[in-house]
Amino acid sequence: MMNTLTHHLNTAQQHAVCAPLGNLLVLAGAGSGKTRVLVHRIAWLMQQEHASPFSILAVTFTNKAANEMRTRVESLLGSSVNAMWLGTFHGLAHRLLRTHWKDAGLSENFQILDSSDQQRLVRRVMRDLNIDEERFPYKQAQWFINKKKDEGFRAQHLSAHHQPQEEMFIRIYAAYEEACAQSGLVDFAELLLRSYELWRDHDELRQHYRNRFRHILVDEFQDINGVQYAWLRLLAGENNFFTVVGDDDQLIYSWRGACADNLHKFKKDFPHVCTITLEQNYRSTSTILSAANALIDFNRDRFGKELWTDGAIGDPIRIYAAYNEIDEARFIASECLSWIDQGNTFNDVAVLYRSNAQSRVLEEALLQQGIAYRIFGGLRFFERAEIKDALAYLRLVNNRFDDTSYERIVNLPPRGIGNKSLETVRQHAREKSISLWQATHDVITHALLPARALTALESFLAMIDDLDNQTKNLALLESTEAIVNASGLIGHFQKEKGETGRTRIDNLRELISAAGEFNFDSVSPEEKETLTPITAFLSHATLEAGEHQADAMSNCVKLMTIHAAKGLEFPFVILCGMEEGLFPHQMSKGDPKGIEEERRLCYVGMTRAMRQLLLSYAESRRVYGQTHMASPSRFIREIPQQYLQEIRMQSKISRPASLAESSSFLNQKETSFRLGQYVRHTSFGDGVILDIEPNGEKTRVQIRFKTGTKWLIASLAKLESI
DNA sequence: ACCACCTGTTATTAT
DNA sequence: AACAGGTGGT
Repeated sequence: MMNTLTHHLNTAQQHAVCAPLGNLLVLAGAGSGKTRVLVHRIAWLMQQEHASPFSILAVTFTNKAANEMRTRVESLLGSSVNAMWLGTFHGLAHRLLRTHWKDAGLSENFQILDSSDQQRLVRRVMRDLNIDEERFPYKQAQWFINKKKDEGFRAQHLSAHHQPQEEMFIRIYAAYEEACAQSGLVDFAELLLRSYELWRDHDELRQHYRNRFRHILVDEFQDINGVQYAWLRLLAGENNFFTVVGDDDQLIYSWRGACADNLHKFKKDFPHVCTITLEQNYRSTSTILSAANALIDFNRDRFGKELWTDGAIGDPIRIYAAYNEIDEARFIASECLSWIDQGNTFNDVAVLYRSNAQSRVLEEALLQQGIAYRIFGGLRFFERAEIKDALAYLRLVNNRFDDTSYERIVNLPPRGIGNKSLETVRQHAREKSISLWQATHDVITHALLPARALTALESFLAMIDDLDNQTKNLALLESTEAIVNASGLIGHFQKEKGETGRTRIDNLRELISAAGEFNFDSVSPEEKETLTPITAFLSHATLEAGEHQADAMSNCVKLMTIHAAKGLEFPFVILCGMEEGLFPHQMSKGDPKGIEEERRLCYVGMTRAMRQLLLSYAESRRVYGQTHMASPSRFIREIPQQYLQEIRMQSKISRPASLAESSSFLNQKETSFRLGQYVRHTSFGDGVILDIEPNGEKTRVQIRFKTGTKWLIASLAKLESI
């Protein structure tokens, strides 16, 4: 069936958009019009199948993607679709829990913990349990808890199988759960797990939402984790129709529990799945696309999909070998300027990197050249310490049981409540199993501390209570302002020397105006019934930590991690830091699965580029304040030379002769070995190649055997391919 | 109790 | 290099 909605789509896209009601899996390669298909599918359902927006649930991963989808659907339909549930997994789970907080076993004004809040709390819990932090790093405990939650496990479900390490982590998990419950706190993973359990355990509720959401659409399906999958499955019934869109080659969140298997499982678990593959790429030049295809072909176990384009060949992918990271940044800045000279805009340029720490040097170079830029991700507005301090006041006023917020601000600014006093309060709270707030009251009534400390505690309690009374009937802007002013934070930061104090105060003022700008009206009518403006604002702050600043400035170069760039496209992409140990990251080396994920990440980065792609690496780089030498990323080597072009040194920096010699890796002879290849060694047995260091006759290969990982000289090792 | 200073640790990737 | 936590002086 053709109509105006679909006439500008290609055949495969049309099939996906107009597929009859049923379960639909769209395997959509990079740049093949994935979002377009989703948006049109929604419009199609409404126009042709007369689906009410009320019956549609559309899930994405990032707030950015959700906003874009809403905008595009609305412009396609020419009307607003407020009744449609469209958002991130976390956002929708949050909405669900606010509505059904009682059934979910939460307190009415529960607050959301971000990862640094969570870290503090895990730490506090561990201290309460007197756990040796040397043997059990709190970071690992936090990681353990989140991993288990992502898989759908509660502490009570877990057994350690006689492993002392595991046993301890389970104990911490259990204690952490208890602390969260007592303080009315919910972390990111908990949002998902809790809403899954809500539907699982309440038949009427599940049935209600099943009846309501007949059409469920999921973006980036390859990146969903165990709980998210289970959550979606609960909605699957006779009359529910799923459209899921994904690309196994773009799976980059397996460290968060995502698993390509979900794409396979979808076909098995959901009845009569119709699969459509989108392979025509509309984004990149054929050079960029062919290079990316060649790269991703190094991965095993792919669904197998070959993207093609009938677009222009375009320019070769350029490679710049920088002397160090400063040289690299300077070159990138000069590239931005010459891009402008060719009549383009800064807006077209994206500089992508593997880890946030790389942004600093880039920033300095761009600043020096006077190039407007914007960093996405990294430390975001609502994650700044001073903002979280102020928000902790708001949260405590809002919910006295929030121990995390209490701990944060009870003596900030210093008001004479020291560690000794606090320890008494903590211990009392622990013994009686009550919140720190209640414990403080007890400590005062029973006079368990010297008079001076009691007075300090008393005035702290009084201040919070007063603020509550004063702001009860005020609008969000006024109450935020009153709370920030009364907190004494501004005076505290004024004492801080240097520029930091000023910036912090500016940020606090910005927080007040953010509260003023926060549009409670944009909150869906359903949510308005269950949320107060202040709770809505606090949740917004945690769930969308500073997304709003993203679209603010338009004409500037964009800096972000490759993860953050997923789903976006830019005419000119610069992928920097293409070095072994950085990309692929050290943490992922040594595990073929890890390397494959890094390779997919590289694939995602490359396929963001429309017209121009530049790769750069530095031969030496400072890491933890120490200079390290690095060799170019294996991913550069995996791209066929025909698509590449090395850029000559332009910089005035004199480079050591030895480095100049070795820099032209493109001239190095290819070895006959491939990463991931399985080989047999006469004495070590069978193994898999993890790494290759090309060096002519002395080329070394790293191989993981059953007995361990070894570096061998390829020409001497007598390796047999198997 | 508070502040300044010192020391050891530490960074994938993100909702 | 940056930061958090601990130590010692006030």
